[in-house]
Amino acid sequence: MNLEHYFERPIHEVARDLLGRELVRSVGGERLRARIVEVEVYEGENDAASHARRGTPTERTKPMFAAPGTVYVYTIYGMYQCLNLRAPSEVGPGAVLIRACEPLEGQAYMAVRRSLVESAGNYVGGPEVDKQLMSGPGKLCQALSIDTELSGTMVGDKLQLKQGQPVWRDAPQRVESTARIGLNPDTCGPSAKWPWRYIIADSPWISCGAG
DNA sequence: CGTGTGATGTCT
DNA sequence: GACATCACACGG
Repeated sequence: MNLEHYFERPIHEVARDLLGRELVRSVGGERLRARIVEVEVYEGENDAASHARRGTPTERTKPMFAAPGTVYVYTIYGMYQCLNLRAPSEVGPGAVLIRACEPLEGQAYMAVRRSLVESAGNYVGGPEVDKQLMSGPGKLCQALSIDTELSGTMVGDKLQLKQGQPVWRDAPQRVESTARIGLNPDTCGPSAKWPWRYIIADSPWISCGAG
């Protein structure tokens, strides 16, 4: 997939376009592949829920201000990582949080990374287990072995993006938008209600109890 | 099923 | 102290 200009578009357009695309990661000779089914947009000073809400970068958040296509990984609640892809917003900074994926390849290794099985040989497939692999931003980072060392790298370097099935182009009626997950209305104000979460609505792989 | 809580990095 | 999370314990 030609990534040269892919992320150089308004961030909400990029977010919708990412649905159905595929993330590919190779670690330790394992090939891990997953389809993006749920994303959220975070912008800048207009967006009280964004790490970039102060309008100036910090050491952690500078990928949100960097070149389109930069990977931004941060630690949440001290224990989990969240994967974001930088795309430009009207106010400058911005990133698309990848919230859930459908596992396509390497599920046995994902299950090991998620501590759902002790070894890949013990993995037995099936929806019960597979839905636990990537149905949340922290889970998918664990499954794909994504940590903050990837933050600041470019998409196409340590994490690949493949064409997959572009749902927004081919079946836009399958795309829905909702309020973003987990925001505190008291601290985020009106932005807590903005419909900046984009999902493949009929996918059983999205987070928050769907499917 | 639901609700509560503990783990704990980075920023305010 | 707040938080863009998750897993586990416990009660009905």
